[in-house]
Amino acid sequence: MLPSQPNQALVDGLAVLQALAVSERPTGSREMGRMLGIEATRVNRLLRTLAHLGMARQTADRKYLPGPAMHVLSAQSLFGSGLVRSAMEPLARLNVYNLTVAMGVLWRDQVCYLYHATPGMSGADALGRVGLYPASRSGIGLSILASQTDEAIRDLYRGRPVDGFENVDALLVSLRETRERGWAYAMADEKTQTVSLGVAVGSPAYASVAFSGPITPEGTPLYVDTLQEAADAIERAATGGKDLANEPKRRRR
Amino acid sequence: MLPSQPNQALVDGLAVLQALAVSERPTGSREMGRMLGIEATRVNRLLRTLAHLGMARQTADRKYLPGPAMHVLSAQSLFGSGLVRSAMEPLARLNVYNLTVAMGVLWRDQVCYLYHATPGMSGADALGRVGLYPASRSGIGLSILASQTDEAIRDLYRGRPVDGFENVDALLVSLRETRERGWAYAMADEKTQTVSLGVAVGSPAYASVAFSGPITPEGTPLYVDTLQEAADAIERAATGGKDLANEPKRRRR
DNA sequence: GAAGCATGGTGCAATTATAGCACCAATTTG
DNA sequence: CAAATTGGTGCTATAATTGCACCATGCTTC
Repeated sequence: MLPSQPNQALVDGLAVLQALAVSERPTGSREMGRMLGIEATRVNRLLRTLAHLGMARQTADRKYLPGPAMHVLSAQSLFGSGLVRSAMEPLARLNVYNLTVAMGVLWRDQVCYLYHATPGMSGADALGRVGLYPASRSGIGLSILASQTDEAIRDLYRGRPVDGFENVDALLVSLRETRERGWAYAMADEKTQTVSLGVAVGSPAYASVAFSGPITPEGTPLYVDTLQEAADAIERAATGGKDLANEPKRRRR
Repeated sequence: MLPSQPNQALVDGLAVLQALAVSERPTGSREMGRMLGIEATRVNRLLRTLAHLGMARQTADRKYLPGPAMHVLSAQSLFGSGLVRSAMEPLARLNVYNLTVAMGVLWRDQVCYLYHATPGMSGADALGRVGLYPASRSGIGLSILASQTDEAIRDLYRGRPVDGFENVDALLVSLRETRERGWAYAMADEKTQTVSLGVAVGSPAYASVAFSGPITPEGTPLYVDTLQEAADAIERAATGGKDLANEPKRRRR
């Protein structure tokens, strides 16, 4: 996974881009440098490069904002790329159980929803209902986390609490069960007894589909089967029929 | 606009990222290198770096696809960032004239829609109806192009036809009028007499809002005023009250 | 199935682009 | 009006990148 010669400039540049994307207000180089732990001159040059590409633009006081090219990239990536496009149809077919249907990806220790349809909601409406949710409390999150190694999980949560679990070890136990079972179970809300069932898309997982609502143990097998079919359909459509290998064979000398 | 020390790695990396975003099927390093005119080894390392960041992922035959981090970035940028969020409310208020309401940004010589509401369509539905349209045939496109220099326009269209115009010079004449008038007029469809009126957001323009439909000369002033108000409102909300200067003063030694 | 070709990936040494200090010019704060 | 902070740039040591040559694998074509 780690490249032989990673391009640090690109790594930092994308970190700046991401920081820019989530910034609420115009941000200056030095401020962003402090946020990201990168030297200010470097940040300034990266920001200026991004501005030149249209990925950022500048206010009158020379601070930076996301630029038009960023919106183009986003729109193209989100709606033009395979995942969302090929997921729409399988996801729409899940809208038959009076449950919430969701698809999301993992971002750090959070789930980022790409599709989130409450019962009866149309597919078009379900797009763009974006939000972040702690991965450890979500069927989507747990099912994606389960495809990672214990070491990666420990790294991810090192130094911070695991929402919904006592500690990382408790999460790892749950992930081991998830791995064996092939699908994830999360109690999303104790009070309303809202349960979330997640099935990963792809292997290693890069996304996940889930039902959530007042799910009983009796209904679970049917729901899981349905989710699994949808996950397979999405994976097939998104990769153009070419499945991912479980572990792409590394080629080393 | 051109940085003193532009970061070429970031420029190429984002070119690769963009190419990846619009790729229909899994793409290999060499193929992408040929497409972008970048040496294959370099592309391979950029792709591997992107894969390490989760921006790309690999199929079993080691070709590359957009990765989960890309969808996160897109979702955050598109819905989390200022532009779309602050535009939703002003755009929804434009839905009173039985005309199509749109907002878009310029991408190369095309308009990329971020919002596209046919008469009566709800704001939520209007998001994500993304498509590309020749900039020279659209009120949005013309109004954004008008904020660029003649030289930039010539560069943009060098060696390719200008949709809807005889040649670049004819377009430049039209853009000069647009500049003086402060808003753009485009005959989007001769047969149905569909007209598109566009008003730029920001200065220099980074987006534009437009009405389109069977617009008569009598109605035009009212529509233009309404668009201008919306554009101002979006600009104010997106920049957090801090307006962009018409020309950010360059500071050179 | 051998031969040819194309592909993803890596090692290595030359070199080139970058890092960051010191500094400038604005702008804001006290 | 001084002090502090910020965006931005020049300059050079230096560290990161480039791209050739090459390997291993997979896919056609004989």
